Amino acid sequence: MKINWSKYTPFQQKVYKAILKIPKGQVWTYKQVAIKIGKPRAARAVGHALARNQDAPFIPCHRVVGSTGKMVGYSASGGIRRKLEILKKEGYKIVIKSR
DNA sequence: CACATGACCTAAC
DNA sequence: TGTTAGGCCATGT
Repeated sequence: MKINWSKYTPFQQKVYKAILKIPKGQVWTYKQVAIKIGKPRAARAVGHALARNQDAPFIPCHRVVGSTGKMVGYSASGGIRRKLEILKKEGYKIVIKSR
């Protein structure tokens, strides 16, 4: 599977590559990813990059969660619901605090 | 170039 | 513990 990085901005490429480095069963926070790309304060930009990503099924964006380990959004099919299912399948136990 | 929006984060009430 | 306010960064119009 190859991705047309041409339709993505350099920043998006950086973010996606960083996410692709996330080990299976492990989840990172937007801030962690932002730090990984060299911009600890660009957590928002990271979220934006993921929101604009068109290769959701290939990009493990479901491994990116909020600072509290809670998922905040998911543009792919199913939304948060799908994200939870994928994470559960990956072996990551999700702790639902607010039911 | 300036304004407005968004899958965020932190602090304070 | 839950909600509100402010700040930061990149993208699109």
